[in-house]
Amino acid sequence: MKARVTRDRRGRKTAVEPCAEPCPIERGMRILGGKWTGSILWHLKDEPVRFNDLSRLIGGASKKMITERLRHLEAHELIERQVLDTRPVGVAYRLTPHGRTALKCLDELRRWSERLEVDEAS
Amino acid sequence: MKARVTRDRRGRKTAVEPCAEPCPIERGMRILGGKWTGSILWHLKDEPVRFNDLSRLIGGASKKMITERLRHLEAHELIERQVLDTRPVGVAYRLTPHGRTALKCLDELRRWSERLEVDEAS
DNA sequence: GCAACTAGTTTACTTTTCGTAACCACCCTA
DNA sequence: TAGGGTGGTTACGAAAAGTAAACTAGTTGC
Repeated sequence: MKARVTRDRRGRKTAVEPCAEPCPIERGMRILGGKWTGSILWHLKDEPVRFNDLSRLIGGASKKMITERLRHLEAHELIERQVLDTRPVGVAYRLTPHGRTALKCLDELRRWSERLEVDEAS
Repeated sequence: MKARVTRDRRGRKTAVEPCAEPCPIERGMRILGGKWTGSILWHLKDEPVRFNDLSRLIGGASKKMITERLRHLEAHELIERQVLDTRPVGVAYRLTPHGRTALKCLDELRRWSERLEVDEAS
């Protein structure tokens, strides 16, 4: 990002290379930043999780939200939907290799966030 | 996070330690995840920036949004507002030490996001 | 047959967010 | 005295996001 502010020949201020719309941080946030989105991704980090289990684990998010976020993550190829050969039929969601690359920033965020509470407590 | 799903003595499924409302990732997102929020923070990483300059740099965000986000970040003590002794009076915003700790996750997010484009281009 | 499971979808709302555009008050320079 | 600068505030409204709760449709065990 070389964005900066300069003056043109008439002495008027203008931005050089402004963040045209979404700079990388903004774009990233729009993928991972929706409500519950990061949380869902994080719950899949160790193993595939079933729809209803996700729903139970993430107290506060409605099934509708879970569905919506899963579709969103699927669209971005961060997770995969797999139908299980069980009766009754089950569905599990798991990270794709690509989705796994997002865990690093989520983990960084988790650490940052957890340190907040410790600091506040003291 | 030890959240998991088990069965109780009647065989009914229940979540153990579900993410009661906001797990750390969720909480972090609610601080840094608003539209333009991360972007603004990132623009302050090298030096204090003035209000109107921020507004110019972040094309697409209105002054109203900039104000709103700045107040939000200030409330969380991630940035500081300082009135400059200039005529006409100026105002600059700068990171607090605490705000500086958030740069790490933002940088991680930026990297992740930038790699996306490279991958997509190929 | 009843209850609980599977994975969702649908409805009907409320709330929040975001954007536009105008406006304020004051300062400085040409 | 006009135009540009400073740093915002305000009102209005559209659109998006989020919620709870009911409902589908099929399966399984008691």
